[in-house]
Amino acid sequence: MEFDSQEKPSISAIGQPKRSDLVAEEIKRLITAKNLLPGDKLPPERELQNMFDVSKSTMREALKSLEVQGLVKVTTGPGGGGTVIEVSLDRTFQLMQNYLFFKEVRIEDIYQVRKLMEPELVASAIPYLTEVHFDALEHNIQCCDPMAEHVENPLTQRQEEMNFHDILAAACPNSFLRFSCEMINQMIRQLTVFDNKMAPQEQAQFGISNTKFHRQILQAARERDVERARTLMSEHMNDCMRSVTRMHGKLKGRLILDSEISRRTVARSARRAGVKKTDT
Amino acid sequence: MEFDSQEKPSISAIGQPKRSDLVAEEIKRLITAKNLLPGDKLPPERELQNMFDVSKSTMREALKSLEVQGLVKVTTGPGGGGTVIEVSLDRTFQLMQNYLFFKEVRIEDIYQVRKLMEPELVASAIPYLTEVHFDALEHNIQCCDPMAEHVENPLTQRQEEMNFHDILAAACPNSFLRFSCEMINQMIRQLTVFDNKMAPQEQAQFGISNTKFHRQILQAARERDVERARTLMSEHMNDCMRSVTRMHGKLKGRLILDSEISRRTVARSARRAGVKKTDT
DNA sequence: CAATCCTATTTATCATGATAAATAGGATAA
DNA sequence: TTATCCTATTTATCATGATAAATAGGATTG
Repeated sequence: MEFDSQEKPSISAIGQPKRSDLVAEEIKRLITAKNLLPGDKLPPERELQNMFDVSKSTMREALKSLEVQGLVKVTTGPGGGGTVIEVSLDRTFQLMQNYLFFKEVRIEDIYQVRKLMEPELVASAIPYLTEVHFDALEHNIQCCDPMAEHVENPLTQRQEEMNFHDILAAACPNSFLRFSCEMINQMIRQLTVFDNKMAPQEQAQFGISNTKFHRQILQAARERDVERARTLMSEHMNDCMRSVTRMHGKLKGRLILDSEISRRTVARSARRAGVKKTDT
Repeated sequence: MEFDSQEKPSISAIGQPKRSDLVAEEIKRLITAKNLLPGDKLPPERELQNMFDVSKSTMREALKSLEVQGLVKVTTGPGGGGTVIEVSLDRTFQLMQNYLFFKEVRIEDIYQVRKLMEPELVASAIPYLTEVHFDALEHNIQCCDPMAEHVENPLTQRQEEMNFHDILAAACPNSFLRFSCEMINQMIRQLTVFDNKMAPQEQAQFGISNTKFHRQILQAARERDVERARTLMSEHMNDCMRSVTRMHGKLKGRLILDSEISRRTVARSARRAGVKKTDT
């Protein structure tokens, strides 16, 4: 049995990639090579099996991989099978949360970054704001106004306030800055739900202050006064940070589950108001 | 057959989640509920099948999902099966790239954000820099110095220069700021490889300028002069942006494949120098 | 003791096929 | 025409089992 040395165990000992992963990669290559766009269909399962010469189960795992990555949606029925879809922000957020799950992220940490981004965001968004945006912002402010009689759940109000920032983000021409801010907004929304330790009175105070800032920012935006908007946003962030630090919220501690992602009313309400992303 | 109305098609017509996804979620809940840490093992496949009362294939797809999300590693052999692992930065980066694949991200867009973050990063890192960091930074500068005789491939040099910033990031106590900067560094590294349209002469000029800035920043860091470091970094970023804008790099256009992620020599070289992350 | 071999465990992949469920599109009925 | 039903297509899930490959740990050997 000295022939054993003929084998190739040490070569693959580095840990060879799985067939299903290789196939998933191949399909990714196909997507880029054939320039498939969201909505375009992949061949049906059976064909893919033949195409890559793998068994049904391996093919299914490959498709599962693409599905989990948010790149492909699989449907049943005639004309079913894999369809290329645009990776959603929510899915990306969720996957990022998986990473941050193992880190110690405090709300102050997020705000240290947010303080840098939001002023820049509003500054770059202002030239692209239209009446539609102004209406949406105006409407949002009225929804959030704690002075109005419809005093809702303060947590709902906090959530709604974030929409103000998402509406602004939607108008930002820099897709990466927009993405970063949207991500942060979503994180804060999450924290607001799960880790809010504010006293009711503080909540009210916080709401009043936010509304005031939002009004001023909207005013500056209407006047296309970029620098004033930037300054106001900066103050707004500092103010938020002061209030919010008292929550001592930490993101750490739980994985975000798929079923919870629907919590995101933000983008929807902005879209309802007819707000479209400003794309370059 | 009027009993058909008894069925529940419209309820599930919203699109019911797949069994494998539900199982994957359940396992996530298990991980949080039982507070499983990286290294802890899941029960073997067979047991999981029984535990959730699903077939082998469904269970495999569930595990695949967790594997793709980077939360679980599956090994063969005795004591094999699923192991909880900490989601890696690379995996997260890759998943984020999937999102940005469908956006139009220009290198200028990234720099608009980077300009905000890096000065803050170096400022917050400085109090936590140790001799180990200084050595690593020093070593990195020498590696990159285009004045030295070992004139390497300019692209390799660009890549190596990014390590300077990763070393700084490693010392930042704010895990979210660190994460954001590491992400940006990785994106730039990627762009440097795939979209570099700089003339050799420009490359050289760029290298000299970078080295100069890095030296000055290191000097300021050694002297714990936070504000000077911040200013220098800001200038450095502006300088980079000017040079780099000429590349007209766009991130859009290709999905990042798993097999390409190994390109990340950065963290490794920092780790080699004994640099550990500054955790809160 | 150290190096090597053996073996039991466990996943990876393949093969095959059956039933259930979703659905697009055509056929049919009001 | 419109609403309903039917059917063929295609995935979802289950069931079962076989072979291959990796490997931890014990047994054997030098």
